[in-house]
Amino acid sequence: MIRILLVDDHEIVRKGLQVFLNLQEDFLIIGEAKDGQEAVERYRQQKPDVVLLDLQMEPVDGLTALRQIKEMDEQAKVIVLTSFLDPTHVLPAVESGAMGYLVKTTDAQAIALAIRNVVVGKSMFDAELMQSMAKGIRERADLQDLTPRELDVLGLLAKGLSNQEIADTLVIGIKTVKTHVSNILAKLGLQDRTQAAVYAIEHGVK
Amino acid sequence: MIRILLVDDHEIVRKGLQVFLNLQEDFLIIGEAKDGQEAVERYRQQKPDVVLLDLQMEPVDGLTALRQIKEMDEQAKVIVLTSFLDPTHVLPAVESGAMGYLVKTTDAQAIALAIRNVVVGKSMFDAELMQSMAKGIRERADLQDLTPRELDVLGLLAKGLSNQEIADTLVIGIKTVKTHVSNILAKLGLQDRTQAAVYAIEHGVK
DNA sequence: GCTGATCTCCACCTTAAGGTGGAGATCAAC
DNA sequence: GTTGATCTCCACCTTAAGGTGGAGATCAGC
Repeated sequence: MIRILLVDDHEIVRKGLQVFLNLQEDFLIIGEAKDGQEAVERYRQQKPDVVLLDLQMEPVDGLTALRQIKEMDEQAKVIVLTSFLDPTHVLPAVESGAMGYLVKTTDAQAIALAIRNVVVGKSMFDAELMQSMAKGIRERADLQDLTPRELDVLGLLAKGLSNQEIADTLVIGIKTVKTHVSNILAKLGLQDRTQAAVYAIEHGVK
Repeated sequence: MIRILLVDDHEIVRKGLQVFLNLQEDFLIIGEAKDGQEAVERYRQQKPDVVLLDLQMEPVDGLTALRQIKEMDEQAKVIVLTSFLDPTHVLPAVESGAMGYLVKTTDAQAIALAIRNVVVGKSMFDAELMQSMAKGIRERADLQDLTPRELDVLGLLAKGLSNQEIADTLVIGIKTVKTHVSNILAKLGLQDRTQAAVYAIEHGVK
């Protein structure tokens, strides 16, 4: 039997998964959790074979839970099951050790298949996902060209601050800020700060 | 019997709702749909008493479906059941005639209650929702101060276009664009175009 | 010790942005 | 027919933004 832990903040989704997965003879739902903290506790207590994990939860989100579970048990097999297909959400999850990543529109058969694969050590990633990944990695590469300080500046810029305000916030000179902004624009291949702000928001720079 | 149509692009969610709602003796699920177009067709064929409608769907979204259903049947009783709590999604739904608006974290009992209320003509809105509405209406008011043309300009501005590029796109003079931008900033109480871009993105201006 | 990356700051310059204060045209509403 | 809103355009001005081409300091890695 494959022992499964369900983690999702929507009761409806948990019940839906229950019904579906229980139809499989070799699956056993051993627990449910409705946020990240609960998920980590249940994992510790019950050591499931697989965790189906949503990302968007309150107060502790799925990514945090994933990292804590992995810290506790290097071998933990976690499948992320979420609505977000964008690289901003996918990449951190994969980097944190998710063995699978499925979107919620996936049908039940595919979810069952993913669970069986992950249990025997094979990763399972959504097909659509792979397409968006190529683009995502490329865009991500641009962001990684930025130095920590440039990311600071970009984050403030994306909140609508002027160069002077950024300088005051970071306690540096406005000339320095201008240098950083120029470098950011050059590295990202953008023309002005408005484009940089749009870029930053779309890529989740904080 | 209360005859119900379920509309959600997630098979899991539909099954979860099925299980839950079927436990209620006076409920009957008469159909499912996985996008807006299907929803409208099923509504036409089956005339359910209540529609439980998700917003985020491909290719035809829930809002479009809601409007088409309302056009077809003024008396249609539709409950929006979604993950989005922000005014950007809520207000258009309410304006389009949704009789209820629930977030997916709502437990099954509350959903059942909402369905019963809506059937007899009482609106049901999420409690959390009401709190965010006050703020939402205020922010929305700002956006509604903008003329259609100003919204055009704001949308392009939020894509990172310069005044000259906006002028070329709209086939007007750059002076005119500057006038519009100045008016936008004044109406929204912002200092510069970068803040306007951030504002536009956060408020879903397209 | 040297090299490369990073962070800081500077001067000089050009240009885009934005404020102020207009004006004419259109069009719907009263 | 007048009024108000909207869209269009203009001149004039100030300032913020951004490019170019520097420079010194620090620090990690070889």
